[in-house]
Amino acid sequence: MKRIKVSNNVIRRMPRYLRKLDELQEGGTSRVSSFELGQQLGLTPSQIRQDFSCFGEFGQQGYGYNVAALREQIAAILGMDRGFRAILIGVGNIGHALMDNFSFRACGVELAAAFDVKENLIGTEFKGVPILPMDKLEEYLKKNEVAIAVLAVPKEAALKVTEVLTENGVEAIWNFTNMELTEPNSPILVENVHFSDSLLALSYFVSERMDENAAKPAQE
Amino acid sequence: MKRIKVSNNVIRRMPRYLRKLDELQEGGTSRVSSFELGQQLGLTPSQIRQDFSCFGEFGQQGYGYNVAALREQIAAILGMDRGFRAILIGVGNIGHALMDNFSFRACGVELAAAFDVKENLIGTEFKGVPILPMDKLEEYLKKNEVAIAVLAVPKEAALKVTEVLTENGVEAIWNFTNMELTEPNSPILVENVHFSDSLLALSYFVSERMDENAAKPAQE
DNA sequence: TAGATTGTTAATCGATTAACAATC
DNA sequence: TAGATTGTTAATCGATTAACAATC
Repeated sequence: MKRIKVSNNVIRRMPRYLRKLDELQEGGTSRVSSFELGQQLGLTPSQIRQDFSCFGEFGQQGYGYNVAALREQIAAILGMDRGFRAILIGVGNIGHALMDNFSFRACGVELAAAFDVKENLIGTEFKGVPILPMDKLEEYLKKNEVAIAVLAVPKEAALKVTEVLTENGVEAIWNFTNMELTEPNSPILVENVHFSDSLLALSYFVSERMDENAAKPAQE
Repeated sequence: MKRIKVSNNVIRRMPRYLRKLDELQEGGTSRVSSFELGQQLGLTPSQIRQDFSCFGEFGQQGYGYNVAALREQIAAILGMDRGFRAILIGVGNIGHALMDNFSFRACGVELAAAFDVKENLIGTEFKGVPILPMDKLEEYLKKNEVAIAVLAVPKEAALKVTEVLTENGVEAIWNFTNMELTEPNSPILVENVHFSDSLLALSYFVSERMDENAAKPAQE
């Protein structure tokens, strides 16, 4: 697979392509052109072909793309076939919601264990995932190679846990705390899920539209 | 406030500015220059000044920006002072996690009610927010002006609920379901929170880095 | 005042779109 | 084969960065 430098914009579109291809496949579509895909995603055919060409040649002239084959290529690009092991730190509301509703498997990620401090949770398991005591985290990391740590602890605990994760070779943190974890010289990758940023952007768009409507003279 | 067309990139940076300013304010900093802000956020001073200039003139030559004043300006830009009313549809894991952990108030949004079908939840309230029966949703919307609906129902129910929301004048949906709700000609705004897109992007970056490290000859 | 830093205009850079030869 | 659609090169567009006069 080609590995040229790919812009962030392209990478953020790849999961969208994947979702659309999954949907097409479910609907029984086996073939799709960049034109059709563009229509369904609100993108130009040019952009779609440019995006794919960052990684290789997945189509066929005069035919388009085979949905199943393209889907597998994109899955591979995103690392879904690498069997990354993840652990969840913090089985509070969000942590529990992720364990219950979110399919790590569908992203090609194996959720191997969860950690918490709450006595009543420790030793139990949920959907086959054991909940271990927080003070066994370091030991666990030394014994098991963990690619991704899902951080869903209270704000106060976030920095301490981040340190343990960083020191024990975890590659990346999927961060559900509201803390900014990114240290200037830290080697650990961080992907933030900032709910408030998302809601505030929406709030902006609502405000903007209301202002526009207010500015217009009343119709009819 | 100026309302020229502002690019999506700029809008997505505004909540980050807000968070950083809150942090500075908590730390007792009352004044900040675009240079300092840039350093802390990994942006150029130019970009920061350009971003702000989309909305007005908030600084002072030779001084910089007053942290508290700038914070308020940005809050206003994002619509945080408009008192938007929100309702939550679906008090499952994610819905419950949002009610418990997420501060709508901090985003200037009032969570006025929640809706669910589960008999044991209906009639109760959580942190002062009443949980009402789903079949009273339409009636509620006709009586109360709702700006934002937080959609956290199971996939199967998403489209039906979206229809009710759209028909009853809700401005926007904050979408936690994995469904793509955006109809081509729908007047309702949709902001998607796609956990899987976020995790897959992270998975890409981890893969990329592993490939890079594997390509390098072993050091030492 | 002199120094600092803004707001804004101009220059650069990168991303998107268009065009088209290659080819299934 | 003729028609369709890719992959890629060139053109355009928009976003970021640099520069600087204005001014606190």
